[in-house]
Amino acid sequence: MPELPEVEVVARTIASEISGKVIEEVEVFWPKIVNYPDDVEEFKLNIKGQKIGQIRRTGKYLRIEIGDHFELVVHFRMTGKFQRIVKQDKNQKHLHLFFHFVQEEEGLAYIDVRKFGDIFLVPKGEYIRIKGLFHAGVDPLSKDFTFPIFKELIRKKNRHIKAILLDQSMITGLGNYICDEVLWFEGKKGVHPQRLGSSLTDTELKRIFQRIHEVIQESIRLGGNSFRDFSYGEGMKGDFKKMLKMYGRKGEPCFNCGTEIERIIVAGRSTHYCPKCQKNK
DNA sequence: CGCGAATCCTGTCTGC
DNA sequence: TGCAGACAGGATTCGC
Repeated sequence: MPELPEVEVVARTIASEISGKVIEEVEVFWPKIVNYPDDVEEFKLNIKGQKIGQIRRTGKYLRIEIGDHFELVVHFRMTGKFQRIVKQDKNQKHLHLFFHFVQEEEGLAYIDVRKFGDIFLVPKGEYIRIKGLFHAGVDPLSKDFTFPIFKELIRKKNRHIKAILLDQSMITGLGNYICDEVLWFEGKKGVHPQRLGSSLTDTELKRIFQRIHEVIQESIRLGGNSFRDFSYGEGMKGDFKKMLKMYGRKGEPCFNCGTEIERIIVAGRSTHYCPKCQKNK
């Protein structure tokens, strides 16, 4: 599931690969992926013949400049990804959009097994139609993500810390695996995912804040190493999996104390924690 | 304000 | 072995 680091890797990768290319046309095979505009023909028409500009990321959203006036905004949700494929492979499974480039055999494919992804074409910088982006909180890689702001956000909430971290209108980009990872600290007592934000100490908040940076940087580094076979938006393989200390390790020993990791549901999401290191006081 | 449930999808896992 | 049903999961919407 693409979270901030995966989308960041995709942004960096396709920036070097498709920036400056001219889109001859875009084919849409599953119109529901196109969230805005409502009219898919309008979507196609506004993209046709346009040049790809800068590629950026906000939270889990990928933003691609299209010509002088538009921006293509992509959210991969669970299983969405971009892949460079040649026109001949267009009939492959789960392909929902295909961008043709002028005088090139290889295009850009949007592939999404579960079809949860969303693609928007909006006037540059106008995000009112994209609720999650319009209401996006602070991005962990922006200079606005400081400890005082983080502390303020968490402390004023009487909600489970995991629910706060997952709330994209507070901090944007953290998903399920990152949240489980940042509440566990190497060699120290961690934070139970159901602790209330208002109950956390300065020390605990500082450690979570630091872990957010650590986990994101490490994920980007590993994602950056593994996009060779070009599965944009997929980071759950190889070295990446070895990095995970908690996520998906139900019943396996905690790396601090050897206690079996438990799996519970918090904020409606599967949540992994160590019952000994991360006590719910 | 905050929580739980339903929604959208399909590959994979579980149980008989 | 094969099939049916349960399940996962990001974000939004709705009801309490």
